[in-house]
Amino acid sequence: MLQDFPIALMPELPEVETIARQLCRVFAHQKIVSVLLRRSNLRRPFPQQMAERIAGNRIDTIRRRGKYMLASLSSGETLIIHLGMSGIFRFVPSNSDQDPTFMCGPHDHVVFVLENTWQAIYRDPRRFGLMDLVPSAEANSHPLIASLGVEPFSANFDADYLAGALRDRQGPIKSALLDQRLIAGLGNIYACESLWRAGISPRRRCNRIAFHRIVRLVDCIHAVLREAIAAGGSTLRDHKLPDGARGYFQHHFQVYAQDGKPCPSPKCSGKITKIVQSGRSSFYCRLCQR
DNA sequence: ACCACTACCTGAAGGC
DNA sequence: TGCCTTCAGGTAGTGG
Repeated sequence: MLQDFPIALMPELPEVETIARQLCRVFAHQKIVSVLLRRSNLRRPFPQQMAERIAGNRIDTIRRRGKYMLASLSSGETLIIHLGMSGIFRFVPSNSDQDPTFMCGPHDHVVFVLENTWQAIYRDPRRFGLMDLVPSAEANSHPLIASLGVEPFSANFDADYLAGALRDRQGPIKSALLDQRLIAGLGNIYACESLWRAGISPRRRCNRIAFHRIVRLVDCIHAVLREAIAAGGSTLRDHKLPDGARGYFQHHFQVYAQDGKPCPSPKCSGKITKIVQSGRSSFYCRLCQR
């Protein structure tokens, strides 16, 4: 049972979007009967008093902002959730006769017991995830949220915006794409994939990219994210129950973690190379990414 | 202001 | 078989 749900995933925008939709399906308009904490902190403190403020409320909506999920509660407060590296929710049937933590493993930190016979268990082995509870009116000004840059699918994210953001930066484009203050939601995987599609080297200095290539990059970021969300969405449609048992996000990455393999571009004879930038792996083709 | 590096954390994978 | 090292990565903090 425990091995039936995905453990390893790296939640970037498409994954968080998919999980938010999935959570919304199960949580929406359900009363949260109780919240059980199995430890008092994730990346940040998760005090018992916060669990008690969540319990007894309905979740009205769950929206995504960058890699964060914002669940608005009927109490007028909003639960901010970040999945970090390894955060995942799974749903198990709730049995009122037994201890709600019966199904929990060693890294299952938070259990949301719902009115509708399900419980949502938050698991996060590496504990890079976090949750915080704030008045809904203050959610957008929460320090974690307020510092986020534009949403990739908002009208504000276009070539003019990106060109303006890159103009004053000397560092490599790859690091800029990971900067959540510029664009909210891109992570290492989709940054690599977007740059490959756009034919731009991850090492290229931000202020040395011609405008027409920035136009292309914006298009590629849109396409990569849209396809990834569609892949997650199709997984969602296959689910009869939101138990997470089916494979998640089975993407075929073109470059991410493909070092040593031939460049997938039919016109290119290069191979995928791995380099380290700002302490993070980048995968790219030296021949067709310039 | 910008940029790079490191700590945080644990499981998986590879080396010997 | 088993121990050890390395690596993965989002974010915050530090120091150049």
